Amino acid sequence: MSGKRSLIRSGTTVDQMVRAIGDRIVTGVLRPGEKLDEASLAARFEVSRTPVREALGHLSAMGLVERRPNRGAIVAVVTQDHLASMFESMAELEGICARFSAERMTAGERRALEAEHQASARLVRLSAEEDYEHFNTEFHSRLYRGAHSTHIHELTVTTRGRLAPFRRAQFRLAGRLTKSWQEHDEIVTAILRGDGAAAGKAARDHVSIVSEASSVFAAADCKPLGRNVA
Amino acid sequence: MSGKRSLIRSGTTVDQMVRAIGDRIVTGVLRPGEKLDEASLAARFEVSRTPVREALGHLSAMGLVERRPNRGAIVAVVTQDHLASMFESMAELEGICARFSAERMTAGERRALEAEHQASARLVRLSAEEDYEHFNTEFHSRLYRGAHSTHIHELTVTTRGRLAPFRRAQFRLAGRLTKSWQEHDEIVTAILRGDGAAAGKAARDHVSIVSEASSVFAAADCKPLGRNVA
DNA sequence: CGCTAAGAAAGTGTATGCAATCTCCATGCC
DNA sequence: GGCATGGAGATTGCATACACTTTCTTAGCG
Repeated sequence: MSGKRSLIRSGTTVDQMVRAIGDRIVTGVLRPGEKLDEASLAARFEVSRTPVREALGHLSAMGLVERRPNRGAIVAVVTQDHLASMFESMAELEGICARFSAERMTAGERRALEAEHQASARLVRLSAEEDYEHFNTEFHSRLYRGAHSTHIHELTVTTRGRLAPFRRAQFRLAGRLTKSWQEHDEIVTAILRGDGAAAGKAARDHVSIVSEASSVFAAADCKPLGRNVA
Repeated sequence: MSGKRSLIRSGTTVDQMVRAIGDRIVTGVLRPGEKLDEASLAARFEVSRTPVREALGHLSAMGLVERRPNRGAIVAVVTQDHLASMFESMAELEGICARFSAERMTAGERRALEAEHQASARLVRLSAEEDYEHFNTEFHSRLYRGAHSTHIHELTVTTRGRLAPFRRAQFRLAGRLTKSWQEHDEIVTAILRGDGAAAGKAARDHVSIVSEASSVFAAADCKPLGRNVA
């Protein structure tokens, strides 16, 4: 799109760069290991190198790109091991959030969680994948907030964001919605019981299953990913 | 430029700025909420605004400063709640690392952990606080590495770094060394037994205790944070 | 023919200048 | 007298220019 950049307007130029480059990375337009030339990117988006540099800094902090001093930046190479490690962390973090939620959620939060969860059963029956995905995000967010721990919340949201590119295929799997709901149900039940240990375990298992599905996808998707890194 | 900056040499200018400004924040020279003027900082360190800006970006990603678009940066305000939340996260993360270590450490890693731990007993007897602090860092690093999970390792190291400013006083407390060693001993024993649950609990408790000591200090230190340090 | 080394090209890191935005204060109006 | 509005100063955001580092090429030597 060689058009002027008023089309992408919103926020500062740096934010636009972060989103633009970040999107290209997570969608696979820019492949792992690919060199990110500041001048080229600047020309590509019709801005100067300054905001590009800053954006690369942000992306580096987000773990999407790697920066070597004086040697430029490349799209972060996520090995199968590291990906597994991230899912593992995610499972643990979700487990912690669920456990804390079971112990700390207010009555109102519990009510809302239960209500939303029950409402989502309808989406499952309708196989409304889009809507369920949206609900799913909100469901997990409730768990993160319910933990009443700002830092755990941060860690979890960040990790979840970093995993986003590798989750997009999970709902393609047949029967995923029903299974997901059942797992949610187990978590909710445990939380309402105030059983932290059970909630934690259920949440960990929930992520683990998603992880397996996604890993398969990632493996199939990443392999042909060109000549690994040259 | 007047004076040459070969005096501060080491790494890139940005890294120096990150360290310099970061140090001033964690040592209290720059107080929470204080405005961080780019021009002033640049003048203060005799560099241009560019590396200062980039450094502020890094520090923002590290959570040490907050940045408002077009409105400058301020030293991050860490509330007592958020601090507690960070320690809580740290306890959980350490717990996970210890649990995984118990389950995954290689024979060599276990040997090394045990050996170093036993060696550190000498430092306790000598009350060699400096040396023990150094060993302590290494001890925990072993646990993080022993978890064999790169992302957990990352999360843990990052969180530990963010907490660093609030831990400095912990060893001033009398008898802290002996207590620390005993807690380490419990963790090591559990790991060598391969008892993940026990190792995790011991590690969580270990951090919790440090947390209480540090929180007390933080509370006492932050309030009157007048012009000490200057 | 292979290896070392010097130089050129490319690219990152830093400095400076300009434009846009925000803050604050003063002036005018209600 | 209080509040809104406009403008000047200050500060951030972006662009451009320069310096230093790395790397690839090529010429010279063993």
